[in-house]
Parts: sequence; structure tokens; C-alpha cells
Amino acid sequence: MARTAGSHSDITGPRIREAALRLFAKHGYAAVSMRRIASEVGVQAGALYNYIPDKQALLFSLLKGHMDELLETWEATPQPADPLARLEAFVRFHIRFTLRRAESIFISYMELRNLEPENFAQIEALRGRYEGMLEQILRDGQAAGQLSVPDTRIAAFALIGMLTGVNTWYREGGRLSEEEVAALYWDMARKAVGAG
Amino acid sequence: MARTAGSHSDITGPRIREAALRLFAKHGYAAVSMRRIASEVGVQAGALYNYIPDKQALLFSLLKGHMDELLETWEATPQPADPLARLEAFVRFHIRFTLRRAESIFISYMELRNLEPENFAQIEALRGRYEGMLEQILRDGQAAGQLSVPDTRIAAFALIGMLTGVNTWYREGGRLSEEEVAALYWDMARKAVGAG
DNA sequence: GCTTGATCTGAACGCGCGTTCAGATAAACA
DNA sequence: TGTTTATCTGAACGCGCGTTCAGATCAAGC
Repeated sequence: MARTAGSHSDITGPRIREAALRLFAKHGYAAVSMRRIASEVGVQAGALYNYIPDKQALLFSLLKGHMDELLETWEATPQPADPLARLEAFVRFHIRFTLRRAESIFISYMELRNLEPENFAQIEALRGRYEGMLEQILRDGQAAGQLSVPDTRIAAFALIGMLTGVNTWYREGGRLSEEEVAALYWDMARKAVGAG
Repeated sequence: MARTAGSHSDITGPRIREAALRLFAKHGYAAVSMRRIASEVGVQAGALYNYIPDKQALLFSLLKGHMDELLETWEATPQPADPLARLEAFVRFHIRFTLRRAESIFISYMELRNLEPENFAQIEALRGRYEGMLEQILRDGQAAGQLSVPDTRIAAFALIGMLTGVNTWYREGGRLSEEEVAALYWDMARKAVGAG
């Protein structure tokens, strides 16, 4: 028994979230049981309910926390006035985030369909805001004549798809560093939007 | 009762696969029960086992069938000698396939982790072959001086990520036709690999 | 040192799961 | 028309699920 009744623990809450994130990313929300999460934390399943109302709330909390962090971190990064420089900042930010928060990024794409409708709508709205920010950069760049895309909305989707795809193949300790990956993707992204 | 015992049906098999594909794509493999699939087909759960050995085999069969069709269809499309024209053919093929087989594409990305190891390895190998074909085109184009990418392998991943992302936003009957989408993506893909 | 209260255990709840199988059914063939 | 055979039903199997809760436990505050 890894833990006995009555032992207080300020860290059980975070540990539950970490275990859930890892397991959801690896096996999928529906395939991971509360007992499995609890066992990972070293506690009985019932103890989880001191920290979360139910399993769905746990998933939502993870996705919401991820989207909030994504948006806040981006909004906190310095934004160059020049649209092309802002696009580069976005690309590098997104790659870095995708590599460093791989599990969060992963479940935020894979587990959307396991959210109840009202939770889904909330996450979808946050995702829309994020995509909108990229689209705005593309529109500014287009207006400034620095780049040329056939459709800013589609281009935003295409770029995000391309960038996020990095987590299907990137493995830590591989032949490329985070910085090299970011440089490669920025090179392709820049050209893709006609800012050769 | 949608169907009575003893009623022969040569179409139950395909209907099971269709229902499973649709439900897996919508709710995820782990969240869909055999009873749910059976009910969609109009039979009892036990009847499914006249057609498949178990649930895992059903998933694998869907993914394997999809990858086989993907590879066979691509190999059956006329391949221009010119690398750049071949790249265009690939991009248009992939977009068309992604739009027309949206559910198959979807589960072949989402449900990989629900495959047992040996099944996973098989699908992964087929996917590798497909990605390898794109990479070969990029290498040929690079050798011919028609395009310039920093890393053909990464570029192949980036392109496929970009193209496949189309099924996160495309909805039939939207403002863009399949042909228009293909043209937009080809424009961006072409530029991304420096074949402006 | 006692009490309090947060934390966790361990057992239980009803339920749906994947799968099996004996028996009912009806189409196909003699 | 009678027999065969593929097909499907309906019930059952053991199991693990999410969740609840009374009671045990122990750190902290008086």
C-alpha cells in the first residue's frame, strides 16, 4: 500500500492530473479507468473524488487548463510590430509548445469528441480564438504585401496542421533539436505563405 | 425487431463494417460497444460474431482495408515522369482521398493506439511506405533542381500533416468545393517546398 | 494530549461490457 | 415438400466500470 488512510497530501491533486494526462494521452480517455489513474497515484479510486467531481470533469479540466495556458503564454510573448516577424514568432512558439506539451496537445486534439456538448463548445471556442490569432497575422501580412496566400482562413488551418503534425514523429533525443525543428518548419511555413 | 432469426443476408458483413467505421470515427473505438454496432445494423450483438472473430479484429480490418486501398489507389494513378508534376498528383490525390474517405482517414490516425502491438506494427509499416513515396518524390524533385527543402523527410511529414489537416475543418456543402480545396493546398504545398 | 477535520480505505451499488452458445428461423436445394 | 444449413435471437457468463459512503487514519491546532 503506497499510502495509508488519513495521510494528508497537498500533492495528490496535481498527481492525479499528471497521471490522467499521461494515461489519457497514451491509451485514450475511454480506455483509462479511474482505478488505473488511482493506482498510478498510489491511492484507491474513491480518493479521486476528493479532488474531482467525476471523470468527465477531469478530462475537461485538463483540456481547459491546456488551452488557457496556450493562449496566455502566446499572449505573454513579445509581439513584433512587423507581421512577418510576428508570424515567425507564432510558428516558433507553436512548435516549442507542441514539443514541450506533447501530451496536452495530443489529448486536446484526440479527446474532443469525448467531451460533453457544453464542454466541447467551450474548448472549441478557445481553439477558435487561437486559430483566429494566426489568421489575423496572415491578414496583416497580406495587407502589408509581405506575403500572399489564396485564403487566409485556409492558410491558417494548413499552417497549424503542418506545425502540429510535428508531434507525430518527433521524439526527444532524436537527430534534431527543438531549435533545428523550429528552423526547418519556419523555413517551410514562410515559403508556404509566399514570403519566400 | 429489424431482422428475424434465420433471415439470410449477404449484406450484413459490409453493414457491420460501415456502422463500425461511422461509430468509431464519431465516438472512438473504446467508447463504442458491440451492442451499439449491432443495433445500428439491426441485429443482436451475438450475430456480429458470424462475421468477425472479435472487436479488435474489426478495428484492425478497417484500418488495414483503408491503408491497402490508399496505397493501391495511389499506385494505380498515373505517375508523371516529371517530379514536380508527380508531387502535384500526390497532393491532389491525398486531398481527394482525405475528403472522400474522411472517416477512414480519421480513425487511421486516432485509433492507432487501440491496436494490439502486432496489428499496430502492420499498419505503421503501411503508413511508412506511403510517407516514403512522398519523400521519394521530394528527393527526385530536389535532385532535379525543381524544388528545395531543408530536409526531405521532415518536409514529407510536414506536407502530410498539412494536407491531412483538411479534415479538421472541411464540411461537405461548405463554401469550397473539393477542387477548390485541392487547388488551394497545392498552391501552398508547392511554395512550401520551394517550387514557387 | 485531545479534538477536529481533511484524507483515504475498502466494500458495495447497479450497470454495461465482450463474448459464447443452444435453440429458433427461414432461405436454398433435393 | 422435406431437409439442410447459414443466419440470427436471447439469455447467460464473469468482469470491470464510475461512483458512493461509512468508517479508519493521522496531521494540525488548541
